[in-house]
Amino acid sequence: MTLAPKSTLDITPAPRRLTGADLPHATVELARALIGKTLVRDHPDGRLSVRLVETEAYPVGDAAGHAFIGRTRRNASLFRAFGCAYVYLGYGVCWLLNIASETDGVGAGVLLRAGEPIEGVSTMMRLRGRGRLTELTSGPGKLCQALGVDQRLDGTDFFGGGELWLGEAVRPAGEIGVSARIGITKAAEAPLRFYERGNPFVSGPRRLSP
DNA sequence: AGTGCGATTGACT
DNA sequence: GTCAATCGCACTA
Repeated sequence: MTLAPKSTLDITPAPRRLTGADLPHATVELARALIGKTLVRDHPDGRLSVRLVETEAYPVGDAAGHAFIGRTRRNASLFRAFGCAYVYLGYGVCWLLNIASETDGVGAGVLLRAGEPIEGVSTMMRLRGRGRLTELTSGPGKLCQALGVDQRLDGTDFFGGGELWLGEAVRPAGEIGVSARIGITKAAEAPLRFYERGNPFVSGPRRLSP
């Protein structure tokens, strides 16, 4: 006997896992290339995934980057191999997720700032304590809370077959906008924020992302 | 041991 | 639009 799928969510095909070879090994290019790709968290309560719509690059030598002061205990993951997750607590309030973007020993990363919910929406709503779709993952702290990402995932490998990984795009990226990064004071003018134009899940007031 | 400071968010005027 | 919450980390002494 064949079981009928309970809902469309049950027949959502799992995206192919990306490997390091699928992405550019350079910080700024990686930040741009990640727009449209799938970010997946295999959570104890089920698969949670989003389509990335906003990133920021923190390249080598960037005064705004956490790696700028040199390797410390907190930022060690940024100095690990391409694909290492760097998770830290921002403002003592929320977790923020990055991916190390250069070779082992070099400190740089891409901050994953926002996504468009794809799988596990009801679980994300519970983890966020919010029911509005556009409030689930439209900011770096919100994204981590919705995906259940915290410091336990710091140092894990996006390409190592773990519970936090990147998948191919479920839909190609649209037009990509570029702007200054949000919430920083040093190197504040550098155009290193990338987002999908017109996407309602991009963080902040809409005027920031024309 | 003490100090200052964020790659933010959500509540409130 | 404004603003407080909150805490680990880096730095100074």
